[in-house]
Amino acid sequence: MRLNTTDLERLKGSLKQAGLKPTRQREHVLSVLLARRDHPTVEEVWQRSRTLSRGISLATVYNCLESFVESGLVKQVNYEREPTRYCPNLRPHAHFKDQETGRVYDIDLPNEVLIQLNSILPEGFRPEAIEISFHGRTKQQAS
Amino acid sequence: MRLNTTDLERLKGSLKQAGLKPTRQREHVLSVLLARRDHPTVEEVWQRSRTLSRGISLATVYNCLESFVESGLVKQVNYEREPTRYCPNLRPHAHFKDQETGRVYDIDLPNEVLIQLNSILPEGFRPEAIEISFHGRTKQQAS
DNA sequence: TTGATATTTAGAATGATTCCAATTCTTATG
DNA sequence: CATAAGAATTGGAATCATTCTAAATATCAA
Ligand SMILES: [Mn+2]
Ligand SMILES: [Mn+2]
Ligand SMILES: [Zn+2]
Ligand SMILES: [Zn+2]
Repeated sequence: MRLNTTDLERLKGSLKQAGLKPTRQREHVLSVLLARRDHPTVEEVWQRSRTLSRGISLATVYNCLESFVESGLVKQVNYEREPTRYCPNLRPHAHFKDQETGRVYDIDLPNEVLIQLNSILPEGFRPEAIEISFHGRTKQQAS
Repeated sequence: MRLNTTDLERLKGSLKQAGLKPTRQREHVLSVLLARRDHPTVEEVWQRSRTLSRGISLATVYNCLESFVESGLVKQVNYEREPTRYCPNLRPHAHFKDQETGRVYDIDLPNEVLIQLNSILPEGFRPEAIEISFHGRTKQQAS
């Protein structure tokens, strides 16, 4: 859970590269996201950040995550109108939500699938993003 | 916008078949959804229902739409955390949201695409539903 | 027709998120 | 290193889609 100096520097690099000032809170929130890639909600990120020495406010967790999304460091994941979840996986991927455990898994998207998906759009439709969400059950704790 | 007797009877049939009592309000809300398949929000369905003689409450619009969803007559469509939209198209289809106009279009899903999508899931993942949402721009008013 | 059950309704409550204004940081500059 | 301007953090208030409540109405099988 604690970052070594190398990881911390790399993380600061990510923030700077994204045009964000590397504050103590941002470093911590980002490290929380990278530590367990289980698509936590804001509330969950906040809980996991309580270990931070002087604490962190819920508003700041919202602000950090928002700035990460704007700068492309993380993506939001929504299921219906449940609290938004956050995902640091930048590869093209879909999500699968196990409706029994509530866990959300990453599903890698092969390029051929993306191509086939774009091919179903009528003439003149220019997609900028696509979101693919499964939900169902899973027999094993894969991925 | 007004239903003829034949349509009304068919609509009552749908409700009864779904195990729902065919009330004046449900008939009206469903007819509103079927009249313009443009994925209206609750608020929009409510506006379009003001023509109903004795009016209809917002709570009832929520209730009607919820009962339609539960009985499988309509589907919900969510984009981020915007107000939920409602769709009476029961064929397998994706959605495309034009970010300039806000309009949401239906995109038919060929069976081969569904099959390919299921094939990307790891062993043991049993999907019960899949949601596919594009957003971007569109050059023409197709669909 | 009538009673049991379901639906409708206005308004209150909820809860995730956003907004606000005051305080504290960060960092460029001298 | 000191300073100042802009950026980030913060607690609490505000927003707003949605859900809940409990009282009034409507539906329908018997
Ligand atoms: Mn977007
Ligand atoms: Mn579902
Ligand atoms: Zn993910
Ligand atoms: Zn649709």
